[in-house]
Amino acid sequence: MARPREFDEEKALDAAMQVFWEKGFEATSLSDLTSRMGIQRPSIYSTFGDKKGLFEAALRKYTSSHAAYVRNKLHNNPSVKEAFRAFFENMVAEEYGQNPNWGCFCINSMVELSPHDEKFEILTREHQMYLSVIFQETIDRGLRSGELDPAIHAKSLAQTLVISLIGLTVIMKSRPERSFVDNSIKEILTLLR
Amino acid sequence: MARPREFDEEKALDAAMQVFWEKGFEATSLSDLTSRMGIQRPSIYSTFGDKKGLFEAALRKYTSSHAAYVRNKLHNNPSVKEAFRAFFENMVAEEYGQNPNWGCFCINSMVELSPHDEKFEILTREHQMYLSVIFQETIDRGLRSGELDPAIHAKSLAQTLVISLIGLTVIMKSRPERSFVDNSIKEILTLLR
DNA sequence: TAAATTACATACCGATCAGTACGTAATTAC
DNA sequence: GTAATTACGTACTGATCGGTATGTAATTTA
Repeated sequence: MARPREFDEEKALDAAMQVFWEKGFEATSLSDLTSRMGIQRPSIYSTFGDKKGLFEAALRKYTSSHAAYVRNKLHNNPSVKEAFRAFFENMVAEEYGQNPNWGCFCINSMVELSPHDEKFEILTREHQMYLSVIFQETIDRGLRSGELDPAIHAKSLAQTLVISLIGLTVIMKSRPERSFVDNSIKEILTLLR
Repeated sequence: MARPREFDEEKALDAAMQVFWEKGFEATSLSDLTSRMGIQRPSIYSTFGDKKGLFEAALRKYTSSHAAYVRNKLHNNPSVKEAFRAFFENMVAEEYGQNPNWGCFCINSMVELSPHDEKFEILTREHQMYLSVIFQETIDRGLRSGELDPAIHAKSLAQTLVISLIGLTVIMKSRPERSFVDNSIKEILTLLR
């Protein structure tokens, strides 16, 4: 390596992730990216390939950190029911708070790109599958400890909770009355009987 | 009116709806639209305003026909449990069939546009609210007939089913194993006890 | 110090974007 | 028949798109 990079690759990727997360792939221009990443066009292309390569790198960064966040949230609570309740309620509170975020980057990408690009179909699918595994591990823990009804089918329930998570995340983009999502969460949590 | 239109406005709008449904707003170009609608650029602008106006007209056409479809599906089945089961299973079967469609145009728009455009935030929200009313009416029917457990809270359950519908529709964009959605539907339908 | 290598910034590329000016064709009103 | 009005097709606009050629600065190797 001759001349060293002057910019922090991780910081630049993080900035790109935020832009793509907020605006999506198509609506984000190279000018948006250069200004927010603080680097010039050729630096993007030499480091990340092309626009789609940068998007993929940003999405991978998101999914790995999101998975770690979810795993942590669920594992660090001794009560399984309480863990899921806190997880869902916290998600809603953040979205209805003063600094609403942009939903889930992976879900946005699933809707925008997966039907048209197999690479993203696989990438987004695998993240959802991974989330369902985390959910299932948590449910299994509740079954072993006796907190949950042994009649529960851990895998099916975990998959259902992933689908509920997606549904909640998406409908909040239209900002329905908060009671709508609150009611639904209560209803969904009854499955953790 | 002097010279009459040579093209069928409804047919043209229908074609526009299909393109937007398939590709989304940003990824659809005016050239895509003119070629699929079979008319020239100035005809689009004189009839529908601009690109976003055409998109809005297409989305409104979609939501009204989709609402009618859902209402019909649920009202025409004497059994409420069976109506919802058939509704969800049919949706999955269509998506996994030989001619997969493009999910739900309204959900796509909710993800792509609602966070950035209040007009579409309202439009998509109202459609989801309308769906939840249709669901609730159906559940109420089951409560009156005695088919459903009187302990059911119709409104909350209806809202939960809307969220499940959204989650199922979105996750199918990543084409998970069919068992994933099949398991979830079984689990969700247990709420209709 | 010289050669090789990598990074940087500027300035550009052809292509395509959404949107429109304009001339001509068709129809109505009188 | 003539004027007015609306629709259509062509061809164009300036702006922006994603991507790159090129020249120069910085660093390593020898």
